[in-house]
Amino acid sequence: MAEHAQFEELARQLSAIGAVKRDMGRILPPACPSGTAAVLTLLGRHGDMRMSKLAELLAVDMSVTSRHVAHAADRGWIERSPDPADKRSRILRLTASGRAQLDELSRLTVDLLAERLSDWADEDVARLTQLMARLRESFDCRPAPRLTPAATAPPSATGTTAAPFVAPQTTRTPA
Amino acid sequence: MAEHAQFEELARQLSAIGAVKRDMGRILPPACPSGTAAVLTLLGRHGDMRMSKLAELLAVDMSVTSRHVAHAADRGWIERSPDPADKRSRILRLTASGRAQLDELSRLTVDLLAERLSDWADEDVARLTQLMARLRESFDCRPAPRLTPAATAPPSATGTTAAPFVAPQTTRTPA
DNA sequence: TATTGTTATACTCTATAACTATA
DNA sequence: TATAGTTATAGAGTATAACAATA
Repeated sequence: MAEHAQFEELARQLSAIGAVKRDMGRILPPACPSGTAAVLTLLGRHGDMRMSKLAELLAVDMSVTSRHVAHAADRGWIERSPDPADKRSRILRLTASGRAQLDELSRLTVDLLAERLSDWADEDVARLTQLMARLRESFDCRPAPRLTPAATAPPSATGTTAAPFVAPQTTRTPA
Repeated sequence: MAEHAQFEELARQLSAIGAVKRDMGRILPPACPSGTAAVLTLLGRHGDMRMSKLAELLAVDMSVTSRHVAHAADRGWIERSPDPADKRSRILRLTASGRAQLDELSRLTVDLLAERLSDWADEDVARLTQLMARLRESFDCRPAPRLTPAATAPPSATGTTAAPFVAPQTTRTPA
């Protein structure tokens, strides 16, 4: 467990990281703001999915997701087809045009990072990325405030060897 | 220099870190949103300063700074006194009430981080904080796109021994 | 009755531009 | 003429609540 001052400093850095995000946002095409870009990125990375799944990955309310998706669909980057299994749902899918837009986004952001981080060691980029991912995990998975009977009972061996303690329900969110 | 895929992943993490920031924002007092909290934090950390200096530390436009400061001043957390040296400027200063509010903010954020990051090693918290700080530095200091005559001429020795190459104008920003 | 998704409304943060008062 | 700061306006992101269609 870290000290008080360390957490204060981390909080400050979290607050200030917004400046970097704004810088990244400024290089995006006017028709594709950051919210839309995130939608395209996640669809490209995880493949077709429903609105609710995308909202979970984005870690925002579904109403927000709906607007970003509508924006992308209006521009022909996403196709919303009805889900045969559940007529309330819609399956989201990148179009060829959407894939092209995503490639362009990737080029822009990678170029910017490559320029700004030109003096960074490979290793440090990887470490920062990993630690940021872990930070998100630590925030998303809240360890169920109330104790369950199973949590106090001895580990009745389900076969997994790599789980030292109990792994509480995770309600994981982004990716 | 890192690879393409590594930069893509870092960009994704930067985009997704917003979820953590939103979580942090949700615990703030209704009267003190994140923008105001950042103002109080920087005044507490760096002491009295002018609007323009605060805007630089926040890395936002001064118009934005002005609104956050006005919000804090309206609540008695900040005092704006005229600068004797330049009547256009105003010196910002935390009041006792502002200090109390800042202490409360610190308590809230540190408690949240301590809970969420309870299983983090001290070392990892420090590493993440350092890398985020370095990321901001790498973004803020842009190495003057155009070459200056001085940059190509031999180092005509101004006395500094610790500057291996040219240190271009930095327009540094946050802190 | 519960869930999926959409839309309306409101709030926060930010940037640009116009304006004032000084320098 | 240029700079420090304020204010008005506009745009993006998000959350809550009300709503429609379906489970």
